Amino acid sequence: MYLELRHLRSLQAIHRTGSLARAAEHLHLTQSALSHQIKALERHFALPLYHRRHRPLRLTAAGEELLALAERLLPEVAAAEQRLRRVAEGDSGRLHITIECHSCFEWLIPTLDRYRGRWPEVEVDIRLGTHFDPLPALARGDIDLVISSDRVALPDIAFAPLFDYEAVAVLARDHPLTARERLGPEDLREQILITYPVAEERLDVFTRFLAPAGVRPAAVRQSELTAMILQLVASRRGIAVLPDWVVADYLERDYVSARPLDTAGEAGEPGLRGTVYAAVRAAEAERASVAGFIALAREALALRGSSQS
Amino acid sequence: MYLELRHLRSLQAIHRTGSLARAAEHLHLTQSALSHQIKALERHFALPLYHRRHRPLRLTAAGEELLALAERLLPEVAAAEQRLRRVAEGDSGRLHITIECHSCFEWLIPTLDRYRGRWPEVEVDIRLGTHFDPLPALARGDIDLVISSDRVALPDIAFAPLFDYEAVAVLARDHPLTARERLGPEDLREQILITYPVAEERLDVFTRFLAPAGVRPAAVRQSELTAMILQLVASRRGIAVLPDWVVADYLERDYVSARPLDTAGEAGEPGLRGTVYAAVRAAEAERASVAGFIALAREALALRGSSQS
DNA sequence: CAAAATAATGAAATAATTTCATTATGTACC
DNA sequence: GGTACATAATGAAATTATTTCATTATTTTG
Repeated sequence: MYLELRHLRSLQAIHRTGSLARAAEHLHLTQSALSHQIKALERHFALPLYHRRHRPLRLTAAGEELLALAERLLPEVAAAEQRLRRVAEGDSGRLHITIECHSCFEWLIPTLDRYRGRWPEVEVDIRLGTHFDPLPALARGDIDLVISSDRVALPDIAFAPLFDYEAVAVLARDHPLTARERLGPEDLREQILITYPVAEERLDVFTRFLAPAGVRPAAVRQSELTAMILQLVASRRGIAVLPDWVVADYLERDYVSARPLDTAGEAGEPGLRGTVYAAVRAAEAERASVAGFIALAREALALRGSSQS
Repeated sequence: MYLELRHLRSLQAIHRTGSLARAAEHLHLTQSALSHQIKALERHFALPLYHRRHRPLRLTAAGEELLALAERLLPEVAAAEQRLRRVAEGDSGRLHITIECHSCFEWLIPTLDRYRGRWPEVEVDIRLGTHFDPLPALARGDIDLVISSDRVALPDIAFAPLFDYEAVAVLARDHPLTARERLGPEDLREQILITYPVAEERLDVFTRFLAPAGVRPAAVRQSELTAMILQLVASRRGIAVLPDWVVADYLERDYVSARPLDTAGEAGEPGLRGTVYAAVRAAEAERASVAGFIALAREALALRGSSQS
């Protein structure tokens, strides 16, 4: 095991240029270095590769064999290096996405469609996993992009804000609480709260609204689908807390009512506001295929905002 | 231009063994060396090849690309090295033969037939060239074996004796000179000498028989074919000097007569004796395909000798 | 959370490649 | 045939690359 691509490149260059000296120039070497290299090769195989009493150097049968190998292999190597260069520039590769935000499908699917058109060489996929922690999985390379609203200080992970939202309480149209302009934690104590099937510590309504006030709702029901949650709300089986833009459509159709929350404990404007981020490995944040996805997502979200208002 | 087979072999070994440490063992390296090597590769391509927070090390998209290259290339390299090893051992390659001895076809053709059976991978060919000097051509690799009776002291050329012969004068059966038991140079002064179409300085009859005595025949005629020369002799158009074994058949059939020559000037037994050699490049003399040819030729010649006597 | 396994790191040692300066060899031209 | 030119080979020294050693950092596993 000794033969290296260097040797094949030399063989090929000597063949192309017809002489050691000219080949050496092409390879950015001295004639001496090439001569030594070829001799070392010959010593290794215990075979002459060139007929030495011939000027222009002529290959032996063994030399022909190696040259043929070079002609077969080197184009493949060059092609692979070319592909790698494209991966390095971020024009190809893989983009496996996980969303923590259950209601994000709405804009994600059309964004992915546009993305596939622009970067056809990137293998995109959505990895749905309620069963694993997305950020560690991102760090270790299981997935490449996480859409999430909790920003954790993690080394090597970069967070790009996608959009801001305000979580609002969603109520049946004739729910007594619609009488109030803004709901506080206490207002939920007697209520049934309907959430996505996610641990409570990962739901803002618990961590930032109820828990600080030491309130627990009367019961918690869970549902995977946004439409189902709203149906439950509309039929007075409970109330939900969802991002404003998720319920916008339903409000317009007068399917349900909504009221902002009163986060008295927090600084700044009242209301349970948050930001949805795209989290990526910092090392890859600059890559065209990654930054490109984020840009497309923002475009899609901006459009949504304008059509909504 | 930096990627080397070494890198591909490493990638493959890491993939096969599942860990740097075990791969390093396989490659007869330390774990540290492999780690450095991979890191240098990543630096070169400005790309991570492995997801580092993953313990059985897992390839990135770029790494997969390179591994695929390795899986494609390395078997080809191994096969080529295998073929080279066979060439080195002399089991394949090329054997281009030139004969200086015009009458050698007789045993050469059947010998080549047997040779092809034994070394089917060797490309054999007879290169007839009255137009080039065989020994320099041999030295420079244009041809691989020369059958010749003049042994020249040349570096890097080895001479293997094939058989001894005695050149005899061939005469028409009723030629007056048949009265003599042995012919001297003077006997040829009035004769027409028929030779192969070769320069006189390369014919023993001139250099070792006539020239030392300062004799020239009355005329010289040339013919390419042995049968033609003998026909001319038989029809009294001249006399020829040929190796004994060439004329043996014709003598047996009483087609012509023959008389030995009297080389009074030379030491040892009388008669214009000589040896036919196989000349090869010294570096290749030991190779099975070369030594094998010589052995087969000697066998063929030994058989001929025995059937003749 | 501790222990075990595995990989990364930096500096020093080793090995390899390359260069320089020169010699040797082959080719072409007279 | 010999001389000039082009080209390749050679050996020692310098440079560069690779490998190792000793150690630390990280991840996985029980």
